[in-house]
Amino acid sequence: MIKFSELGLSPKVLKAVEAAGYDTPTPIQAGAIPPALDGRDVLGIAQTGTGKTASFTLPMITKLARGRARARMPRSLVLAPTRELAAQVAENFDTYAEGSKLTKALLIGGVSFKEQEQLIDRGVDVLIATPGRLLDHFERGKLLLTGVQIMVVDEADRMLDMGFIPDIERIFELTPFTRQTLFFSATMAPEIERITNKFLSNPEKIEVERQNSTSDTITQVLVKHTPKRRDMSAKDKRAILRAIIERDGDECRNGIIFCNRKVEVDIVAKSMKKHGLDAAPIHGDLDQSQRMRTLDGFRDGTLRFLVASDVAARGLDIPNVSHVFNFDVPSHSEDYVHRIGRTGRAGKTGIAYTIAVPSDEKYLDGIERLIGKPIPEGENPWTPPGRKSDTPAAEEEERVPRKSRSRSRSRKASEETSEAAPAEAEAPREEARRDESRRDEPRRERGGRGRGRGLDRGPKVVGLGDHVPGFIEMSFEERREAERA
DNA sequence: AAAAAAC
Repeated sequence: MIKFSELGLSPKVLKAVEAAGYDTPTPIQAGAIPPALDGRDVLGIAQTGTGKTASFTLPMITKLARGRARARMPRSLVLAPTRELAAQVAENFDTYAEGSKLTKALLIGGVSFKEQEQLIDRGVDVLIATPGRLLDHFERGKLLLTGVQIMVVDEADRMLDMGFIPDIERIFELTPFTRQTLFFSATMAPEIERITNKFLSNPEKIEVERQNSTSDTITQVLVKHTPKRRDMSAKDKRAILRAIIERDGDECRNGIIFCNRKVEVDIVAKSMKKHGLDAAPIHGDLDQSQRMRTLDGFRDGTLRFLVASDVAARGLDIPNVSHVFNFDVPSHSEDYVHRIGRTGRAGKTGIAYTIAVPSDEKYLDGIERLIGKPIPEGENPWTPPGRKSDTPAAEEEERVPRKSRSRSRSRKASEETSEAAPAEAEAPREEARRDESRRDEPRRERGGRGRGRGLDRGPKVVGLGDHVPGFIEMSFEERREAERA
């Protein structure tokens, strides 16, 4: 088997790699490092978690050891789609450029320009950036890209998804055509193909095993739930989430909970905290310093649960995540692979729960088609409370009596009416709305709640009311049939 | 349908 020492890296870099505890390169590293050191363009088709980052940082550090940066003219450039990924690449340079006197600057949005400008002014060997902030600096005339010898595009397919391709093209045009280009993408979409044909010259193509399959170190579990009413699914899912966490006990050392929407991330994080779980949200609407703090806390173990949007789905390297929860089934099936790939890393084992309601069925189909196997169904540890709960004030909505989830499929809507909604009936969407409206209000919780009830609740429920349309009541199988029809 | 990224 090939060793790092055989790839042609400088002794200093090798020492740093060794110090980090590595001696055998991953396939993408073994494939990309030698041609990169030779000055060739590299086209790497690889997912995150394949050791991709080191496959460009190590040869870059080796090559940049000679020469010195001039003011405002970085010698190399790394572009990443999200701020966190850019920061992670920067950390990677710190790890492996130890003792190499390499200067770098991280140009990402959400933080002040000033510090970034000062670094650029002094001259940097490596510039690591998200496209928006990079162009912003450029437009302010603070930055020249004509000295770029090596340019890296990381996660190009995600850049495509995020609409960054025009920016990337523009940045390419600002750098000298004599530059060396290292280009990484998980897939070769037509648009990606076009870009690589245009900007890479005779690249060495390295393709590592496509990871649309999921790692064996991850145990996948599907937890299905059919809510009594569709508008209760979010609340039910929060209860299911807590029940799983409680059941798994110490085995659930920590976890990432993925939601599809930012508001849901906030709601779930808040609800978990309310129930005494150590959780914090991360998504793109939170300010950057908070995002960093939260992520750092989760990395160093001071935060147990990270509630995240897909900003944290890809690429983030957090070792030792024991649990991943798909609070929402991702609608893009690739995201499923990325999300659960946050656990079971570096040979460790992990468990990935996916909580699904009947309307997720079509997405589940897509996911199972992609990963080529069904997600094994596990037991739903949560039983809807049938009596008054003994937790005061905690989640009052859950004290509502519920009928059993087993029911006959031919039940009529009229029968529902008598049974479903007693006087203290459910206020649908209540919690979400409260969280939303309170965001900017200093109002005390009690006051807000009381007001909400006065308006929205009453002996008679507004809107759907007691009537539940038949399709909402359908089970997974029934639903599947209905959709086929 | 949403998330991410520039002020």
